[in-house]
Amino acid sequence: MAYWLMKSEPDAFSIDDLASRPEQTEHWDGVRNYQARNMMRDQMKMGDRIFFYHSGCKVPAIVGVAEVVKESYPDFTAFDASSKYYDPKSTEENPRWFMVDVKFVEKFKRAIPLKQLKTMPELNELALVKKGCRLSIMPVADHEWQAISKLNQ
DNA sequence: GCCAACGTTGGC
DNA sequence: GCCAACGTTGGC
Repeated sequence: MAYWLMKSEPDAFSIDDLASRPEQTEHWDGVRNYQARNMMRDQMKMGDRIFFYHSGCKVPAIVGVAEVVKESYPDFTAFDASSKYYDPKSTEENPRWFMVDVKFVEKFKRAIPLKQLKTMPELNELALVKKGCRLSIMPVADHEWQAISKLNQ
């Protein structure tokens, strides 16, 4: 089983939104970055665990955990001309963008702010804390997952 | 709201 | 295939 971190702007889609969805499950649409797409399409597997991260907000933070419940399939919002994620270069015959379904697992009692993550030597190699990291989906190493999970006790 | 960092686009 | 211009991300 692998570990991941996925960013979302809480104004657009927060962990509370995920928790209140039917089956507490939602498709992760709108990824329009090739690196992030490749990870979703090629590497994310059923049961993989995901840190849910809130970005672009007052206190950027890891706020909880989700899991992969459906492996990659075409992101249909790319086919929809009325969607803000519409991409005419992605077609049903030859889809360019993919998504997975994720299910709510838990919300942390206390969110773990980016500021705190940056102080942890165990996380020096985590892409999230590196300068200028704009990846919206990134792998999390086992030891990084454990170190962060410990803060939720 | 600012701005640095980065990805993408497109001219050459 | 290089690189300048541009758009976007995301922390602050």
